[in-house]
Amino acid sequence: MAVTIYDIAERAGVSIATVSRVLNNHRRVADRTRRRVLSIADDLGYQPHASAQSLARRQTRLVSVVLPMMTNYFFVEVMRSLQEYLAEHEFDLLVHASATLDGVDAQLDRAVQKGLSDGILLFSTPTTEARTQRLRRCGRPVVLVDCAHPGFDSVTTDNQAGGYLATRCLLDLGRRRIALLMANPASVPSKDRAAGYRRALCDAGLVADERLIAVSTDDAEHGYTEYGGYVSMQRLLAHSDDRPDAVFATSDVQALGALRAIQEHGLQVPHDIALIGFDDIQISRYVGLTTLRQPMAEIGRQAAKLVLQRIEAPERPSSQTVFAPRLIHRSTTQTGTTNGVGP
Amino acid sequence: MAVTIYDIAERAGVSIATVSRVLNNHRRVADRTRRRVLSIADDLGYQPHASAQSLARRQTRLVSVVLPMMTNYFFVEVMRSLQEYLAEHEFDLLVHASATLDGVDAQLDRAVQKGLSDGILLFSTPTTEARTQRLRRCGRPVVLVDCAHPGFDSVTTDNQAGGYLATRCLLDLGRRRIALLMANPASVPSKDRAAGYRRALCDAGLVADERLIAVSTDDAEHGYTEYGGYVSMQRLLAHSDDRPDAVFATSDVQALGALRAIQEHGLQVPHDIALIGFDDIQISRYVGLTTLRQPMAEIGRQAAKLVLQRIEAPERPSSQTVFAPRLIHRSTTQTGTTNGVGP
DNA sequence: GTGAAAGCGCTAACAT
DNA sequence: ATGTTAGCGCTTTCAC
Repeated sequence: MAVTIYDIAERAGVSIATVSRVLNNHRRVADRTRRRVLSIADDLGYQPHASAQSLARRQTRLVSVVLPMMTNYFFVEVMRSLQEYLAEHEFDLLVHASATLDGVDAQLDRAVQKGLSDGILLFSTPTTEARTQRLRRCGRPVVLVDCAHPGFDSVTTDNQAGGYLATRCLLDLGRRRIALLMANPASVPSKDRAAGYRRALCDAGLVADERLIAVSTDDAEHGYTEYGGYVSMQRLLAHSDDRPDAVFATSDVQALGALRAIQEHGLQVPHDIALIGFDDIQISRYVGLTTLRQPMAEIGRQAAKLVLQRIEAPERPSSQTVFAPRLIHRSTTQTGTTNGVGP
Repeated sequence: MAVTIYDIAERAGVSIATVSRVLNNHRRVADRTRRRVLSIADDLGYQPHASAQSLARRQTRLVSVVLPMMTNYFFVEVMRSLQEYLAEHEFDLLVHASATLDGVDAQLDRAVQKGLSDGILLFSTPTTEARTQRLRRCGRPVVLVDCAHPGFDSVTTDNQAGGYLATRCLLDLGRRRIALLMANPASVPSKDRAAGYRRALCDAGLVADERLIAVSTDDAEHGYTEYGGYVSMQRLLAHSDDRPDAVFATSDVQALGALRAIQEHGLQVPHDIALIGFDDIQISRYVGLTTLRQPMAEIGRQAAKLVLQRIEAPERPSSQTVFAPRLIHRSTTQTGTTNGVGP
């Protein structure tokens, strides 16, 4: 069996209570005793038993993140900074990923298990009544990331503003037939970005042409896929008489698919069709894709900060953090720029 | 306080032992009792307390993965399939990532904490004596992924074979001045891939020209970076009199950087310089990069299977699983192929 | 400053 | 078939 505080107590000739006090840095321990206990613990290679500590302290120092589609640069990058912040504060990260949206509920079920983690980070999942009920009932701090719901902490990007900026940029280029490539209808970020698109058109005195709006038919990853964008774009290019002169895709991967379709049609980007994506994933820099960058590191950090705060003080009023996306100009909107040298 | 088996026991008029038996599906419980307990548990919305169960059962049903650089498509993809397999078996995944190699040891320290997880997956980390000592001493199942050490289970790709195939392919293209872009010297996979490169040259009756071998000067991500590849390639292209006619990079990201450098020099790929990477990350398909695909899903699945097996039967002899990489031909080695339509 | 003892919520002998 | 009881390894009153 591994070494416990009983072993240390015995060797040091003190009670386990004293050992525990020393190990937890309580004041009111004789300096001499403290040193002896510490030295013995070190000799024995003592390690506290995580489960036992969790049970006694009623906290696990674990945080769960529940997310659909793990294979997504945006999520990975957010998780990276998240975990970094958590580690700095001696918390560990539990990952419950799934491939489908139904899968999310299964993963959520696991994550809300009593005594497993101290807080939950739910990524990019439509906040249905059923889900929020379950989140509330689990009685633990919850922070929503890339989605929102009143009464929960959340950290998001201003998707509507992003959609607006993208469309505005294309309008400034003189484009008037601006297509919109949306993800699945269920995806909230996609809808918000679309709303920004419509608003920008409206502000410019234009009205959205519904024939220029395509919804991803790919069920995988909520429609945020290369293939989804490819198919959507092909559909838009089918009637060569009234094709778009610009495209705003609600994600970079979709934009990449659109780019492929455009090139296959022998059209030039940005000359014939200008293109803007959303996210600023790694590939985009190489491809030279103009896009709206989401501040992923900040999002992760803020989300982590919020759960930890709420674990400390559960009753704080909930807060919504909204980050502004930033337009990154690259070669799919301006000529004369080489790929791969953008910011 | 949350509902415990005591609450259920009281309501059902039985002892906690019986409740526990029912909940754990022990036979030898009256069907009537079983149903009553189950129904009450359901009414009360009972959830077992994870920490308490872990302490009593001496197992957490958690598996730790320790990895350098989380932001890496290869790792993420492996983790995805890993976590999928674990979830199927009711295990959860703890992620201990770090940015630097020193960071790995810190994360390892956390992961080996007693009573935290039932097994450890160590990714892509040089197996120094100090590390293997610590892994052994933690007395828990350990599986090495993308690295190996006798006495531990491991699952890897045959890197040397990959390097051989890549170089062989370039030789078959008629290239003779084949450059090699390595990652940091400390990276074992990179060295193994380089060994395959040398062997292929040797088998072809050629001898490696050391001036055509560049080592990544980028410390980040063990040198597996776009920038590292870019700088290495620039160095090789500096003397235009004896420049290479082909390049094998030990990773796709490095190859991407090399591609950028080549293009900036006004050279044509593959006409002037053919290029092969390693990994087959997502971008590669879009860019049309020829590469050696690692079977990431299989790697993750196998690694997960191995830990779980060893958690069940700790004394099984250790095994090494080696997957063969597969050469994916795309446009950086053959003309007439459009980007983005490769396999 | 230190010790005794009562949990934390659950499992698993051992009884009956 | 069910109950009693002793842990699992630690924290934390409450005494002294």
